[in-house]
Amino acid sequence: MRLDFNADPVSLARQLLGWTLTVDGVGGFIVETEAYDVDDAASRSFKGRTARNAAMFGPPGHAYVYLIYGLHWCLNVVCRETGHGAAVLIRALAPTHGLNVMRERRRVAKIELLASGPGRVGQALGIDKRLDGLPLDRPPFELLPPIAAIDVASGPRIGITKAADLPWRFGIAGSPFLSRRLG
DNA sequence: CTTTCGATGATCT
DNA sequence: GATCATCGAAAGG
Repeated sequence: MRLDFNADPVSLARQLLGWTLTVDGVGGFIVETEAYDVDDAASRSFKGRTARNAAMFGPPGHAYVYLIYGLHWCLNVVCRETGHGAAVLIRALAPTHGLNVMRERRRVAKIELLASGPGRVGQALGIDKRLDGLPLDRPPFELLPPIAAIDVASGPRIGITKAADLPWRFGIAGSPFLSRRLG
C-alpha cells in the first residue's frame, strides 16, 4: 500500500485515513483530515507564497507546520506538484504509540482527548516549527499503512470563514477520536 | 447538552 | 491594527 502525494488534496485526505503517523515513535492512526486546495479561499496558500506558507509550495509528501491563534501548532501533508500550494490538515489521531508521552504532554485523563483536534495533535506529537518542510517518510516521522478497511465519512470544514460550505473534512465513520461528529 | 469568550503571537495590510 | 485551518474553561438551558 502506498500514498499518492501527487494527488489532489481531497483524494489525499481520504487516502490518509487509517495510516499510522508517528513523530519520534509517538502517535496513532489518522482518523480525521481536511483538504486545502489551490485557489481555495480558506487556504493559507490562497494569497500566494510567503515565508510562512513556503513549505506548502515545496515538494509533496513533506510537512507544512504553522502556528494558529498564537498557541497551537498544526500539521499538514503537502500534496500536488511542487509549487502548487495544496495540503491536507491532520485533524485527529487515534492514539496507539507512546501513550505515556502523549499523556504527559497533554495532561488530560481521557484517551479520546489526547489527539482529537489539530492543535491537540500538535501538542501530543510535539510538533513545532522545526518540523516545517521535513519529509514524512523519514525520521522523526514515520507513516505506516492501514491494517483494516476504512469507512469514510465527510462533512464541512471547521473553523474557517471562507468556502465553508465545501464538504472537505473527512473522517473514519463512527470513530470516538473525531474532533467533532461527521455525517 | 449548548454557547460564549479569553489566551496568545506570528504574519500580513 | 486586524486576522487566524484552536482549545479549554465557564456560564447558561
